[in-house]
Amino acid sequence: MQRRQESLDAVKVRTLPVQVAAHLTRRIVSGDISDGRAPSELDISREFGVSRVVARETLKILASLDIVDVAQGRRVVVRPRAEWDYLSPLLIEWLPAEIVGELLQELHQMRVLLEPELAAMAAASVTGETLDRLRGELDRMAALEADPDAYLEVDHEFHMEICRAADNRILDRIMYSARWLGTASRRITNEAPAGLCRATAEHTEIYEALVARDPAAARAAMRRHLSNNYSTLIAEKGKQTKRAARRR
Amino acid sequence: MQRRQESLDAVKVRTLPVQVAAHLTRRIVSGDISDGRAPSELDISREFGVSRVVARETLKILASLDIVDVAQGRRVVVRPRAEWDYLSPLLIEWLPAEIVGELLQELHQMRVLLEPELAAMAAASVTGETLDRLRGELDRMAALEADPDAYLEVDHEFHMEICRAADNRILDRIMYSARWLGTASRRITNEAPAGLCRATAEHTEIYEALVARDPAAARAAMRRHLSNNYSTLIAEKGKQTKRAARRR
DNA sequence: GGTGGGTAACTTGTCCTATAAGCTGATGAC
DNA sequence: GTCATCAGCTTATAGGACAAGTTACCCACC
Repeated sequence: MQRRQESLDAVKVRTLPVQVAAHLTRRIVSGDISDGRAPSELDISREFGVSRVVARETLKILASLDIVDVAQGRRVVVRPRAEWDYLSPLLIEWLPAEIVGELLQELHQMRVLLEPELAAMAAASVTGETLDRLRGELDRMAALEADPDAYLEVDHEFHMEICRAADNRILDRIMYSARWLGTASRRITNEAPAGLCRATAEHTEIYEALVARDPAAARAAMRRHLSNNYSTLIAEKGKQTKRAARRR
Repeated sequence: MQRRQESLDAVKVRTLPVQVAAHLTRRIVSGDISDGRAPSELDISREFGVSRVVARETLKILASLDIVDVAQGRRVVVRPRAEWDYLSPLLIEWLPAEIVGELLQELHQMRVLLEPELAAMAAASVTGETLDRLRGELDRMAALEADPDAYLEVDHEFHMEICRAADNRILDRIMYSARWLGTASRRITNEAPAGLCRATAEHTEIYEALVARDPAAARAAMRRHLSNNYSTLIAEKGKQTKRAARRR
């Protein structure tokens, strides 16, 4: 499941309402639109030169992300940022790199809590079919180490496959909503993520623990993998910061 | 944060697109609408006697819940149920009781993984203000044991307060999306949840561990609380099933 | 007979113009 | 000072039109 072509979506031109929503969100984040003074349908329509239908759908999108509150008769109001839907890849895409960096760390914290247990649960009940698919993804990753974007996509699929084996729609959905991780970390580190080779080795360890149906080993392997992932991210961020500092 | 009046929302008449989306979702779940044969905007407009604007927003809602895929020029297609957004309270509300029952168990599993750690994190960094609010919620819960609906709302607020203390927007959002738990469990057990008195005692234990800033104790207290919660839910479900069986 | 291009039919995307329904705040009567 | 009323804003819904994209069929050509 969860196999939408994110790569295609990234290329495809978004619809007008999405573009306008992105623009407005950025303005809200930058402080350009003051709290509680969001534009109405007509305002949006006039300002962006779009029809009222488009303005309307724009507000619907912003409302669905809990960025604004919309109700008949009342003015649109901007909601506190703490309440926005940070699980939505759409919103993440519109946020500035610094906030995405923070969110990446918080996302990592969430994964550390969930994924080792998911791996353990999967080890207890994994099927041969799942193991076959995981094997295939391992091979594909090994072949894709030169293409980080494609690699990260298979990487995510590998983790999702394990999550699916735990047979829990809530957890599945949570992990699925973390699919912006790859794109976001590339946006932060701004270069090919290091250590893809090491990652493949770690994935293999997890896979072998699953083959052995050893929950404790799976949990430990996943924990190691996440911990290394995080160190790499932090290191990359550090390098980037240093480079930015040197440029100054 | 996350303080919308869910109780009011439940009373308020939903907009036309939401009503139509609920209807269509139920028909998809019941198998009335076969896979890959979802109605188009015009179909919806004709069948329900609504304008195309409403039909359009209906499809937008279904698409945002990952129930269908919508794209220009292509027919609307129903997505596999495993990919639907089960974190959305809206979708939960439209699903039949049996599926909600399953989801409740899966939600519980998620909470067991996250909440004890959240409590431990909170114990390490909790502020006096948060403790004051928790104290207030404890008092309110004690006073509301006769009104399960109001009680469950404060209950959720108590858990959210602890989650907030962990200062992680991703985890906060995940726990927030579990806000349908109260309503759903009432729908399943179909009566006043038992053991509200015991729940208050358990909440107090958690609170005291936070006051003592003792992560291990907080984790243990939360774990106990969740475990008891679950037993109650299962017991209630059992009673209900038995009653249904007796009626036959 | 198979291949290819082209077109017709259907879909969603966007625009325009109305009207209904709901909220807010100011005005004015009491 | 209090409360009802209403004007002026907002969103909700309706209907009709055209643009743009996709699919599938059909026909000409090889």
